[in-house]
Amino acid sequence: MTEPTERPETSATQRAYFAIRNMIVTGNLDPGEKLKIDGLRQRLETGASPIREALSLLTSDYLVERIDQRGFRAAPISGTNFQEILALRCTLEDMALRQSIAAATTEWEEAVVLAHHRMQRAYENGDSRFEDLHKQFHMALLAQAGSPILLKFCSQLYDLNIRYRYLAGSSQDYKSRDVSDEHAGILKAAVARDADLAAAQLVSHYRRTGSYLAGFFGEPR
Amino acid sequence: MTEPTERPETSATQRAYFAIRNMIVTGNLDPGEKLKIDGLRQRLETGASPIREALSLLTSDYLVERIDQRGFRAAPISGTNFQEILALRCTLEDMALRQSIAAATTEWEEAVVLAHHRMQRAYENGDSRFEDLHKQFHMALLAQAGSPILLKFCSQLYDLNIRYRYLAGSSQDYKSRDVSDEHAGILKAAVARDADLAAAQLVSHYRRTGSYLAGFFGEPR
DNA sequence: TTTGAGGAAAATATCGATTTTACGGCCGGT
DNA sequence: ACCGGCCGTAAAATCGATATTTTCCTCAAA
Repeated sequence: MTEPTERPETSATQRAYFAIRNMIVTGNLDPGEKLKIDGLRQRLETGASPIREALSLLTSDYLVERIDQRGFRAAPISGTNFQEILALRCTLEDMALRQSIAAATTEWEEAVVLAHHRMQRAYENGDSRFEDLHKQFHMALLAQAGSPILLKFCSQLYDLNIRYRYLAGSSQDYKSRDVSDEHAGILKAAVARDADLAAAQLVSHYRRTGSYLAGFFGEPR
Repeated sequence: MTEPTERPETSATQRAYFAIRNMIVTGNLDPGEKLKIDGLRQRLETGASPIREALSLLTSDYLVERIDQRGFRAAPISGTNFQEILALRCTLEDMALRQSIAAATTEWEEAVVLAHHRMQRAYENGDSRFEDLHKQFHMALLAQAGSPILLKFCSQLYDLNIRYRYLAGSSQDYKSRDVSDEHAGILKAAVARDADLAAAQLVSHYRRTGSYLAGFFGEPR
C-alpha cells in the first residue's frame, strides 16, 4: 500500500486506491470535485465496496475529504495549505535526513546511489517512470532514519506537494531547472556523511521549487 | 472523525470506527490480535461494510494493520516502536507549541485555560472523561500553530502513546505522579508566552512518562 | 515419525440490491 | 411576488449473499 511502483496488485481495493490516488495527484480529478461512487465504479470497472474502501484510505492521506453523509470529494487546495505542506516537509525531511546520515551504513549508501542512478537515467531518457523514481530517491535518503512513522509522514507530504506541482502544470519548467545538479549535490553530501550540508541542500532544493510554485497559488502572509 | 468527544454520531461507520479504536487503545483488543470481520460484526451489531471501512481508516492511524488478503489485525507493539513514538512526539509537539505561542491570541489563551480547567476538574472528581479532556488540553495548546496537518500528526501520536500507557496498566500510577503540577506549569508558561519554558516543560512532561513506561516494553539501543 | 499433498472448513473480498438520507423543484399559503 | 414546507429524485450507506482465497486438518507415503 506504500510503494506506487509495485503494480502486480491483486485486490480490487488496491487497484482502486492507486488509480484514484493517481487521478487526484495528477489533477485528473479536480480539487474540490465531488467523487461519486457510481461514477468511479463505472470508470474503474469494479464494485462499490472497493471504491469506498479506497476513498477511506485516501482520506487519511489528505487527498480526499469525507463530508457528513454526502460522500467524498477531492481535497481542496489553497495557498496556505501549500505553504503548510512545504514548511512541514522541510522540517521533517531535515530531521529524517540527519538521522539517516547519523545511522548510515554501507547498504544504505549503496541503495541511495542506486536510486539516484535510476532516477537520473530515467530523466535523461524522458522515461515516464521518472516521477516514481524521483520519489524513491528522496525516500531512500531518509530510509535509514529508522523511523517508519516519520518516513510515512514524509511520503504523504511528498505526494501532497507533487500534486501542487502537477496542478501548476509545471512539470516541464520544474525539470528544466538544474534539478539534476541539486540532486547530485545532495547525493554527494549524503555519501560524504555531511549531515549539515546535505540537509541544507535538501531544504534549499524544496524551497526553490516551493517559491516557484507559490506564485500559482497565492502567497499567504 | 477527529473529535472523540462529539458522540452524537449517526453513521454505522463512525460508530464502528470509534468503538474499535477505543478497544484497541484501551487494550480491549490485544496487540497483534486478528480482527475477524464476523466477530466484530456481531459484537458491534452492524454489517460487514462499516466494519471494513472503519478498519481501513484505523489502518492510517497505525492502530490496525492490513495483511495481504488475510484481513486485519491490531497493530503490534514493541520497545522500538514506543521509543519512536515518544521521540517524534517530543519533536513535533515542541515545534507546534512554539508556533502556537508565536501566533497566540486572546481567544487561544482563553481556550487553553478553559481546557485545563475542565481537565483539572475531571481529574479531581475522578471523572472518566479525564482522558478525553487531557487530550483536548494538549491539543488546545497546539491549536494556534495554524497547521492542521501537524496537529493531526500530533493527535495520532498522542493516541499511539496513550495506548502504551493503557497496555502498561499504569493509568493509576501515572496519575499519581504530580502531573497536575506539570500541567499547571505548562499552562502558566504558555499563558506567559514563554515559548522556551513551555516547550521545555512539555517535552520533559512527556519524557518523564516515557521513561516510566519504557521499563514495560524494553529499552532498545 | 516426519513430510507433503489433498480436501474440507472458515474467513475474506467482492458484488448486487435494499434502505436511508439529502438535495432541488414545486405547490400552496401569505 | 415571496417565503416555507412537501414531495420526487438521486446519491450514499448499509445489508445479505456469492465466489475466491487461505488455513487447517487428515491421511498416506517415505
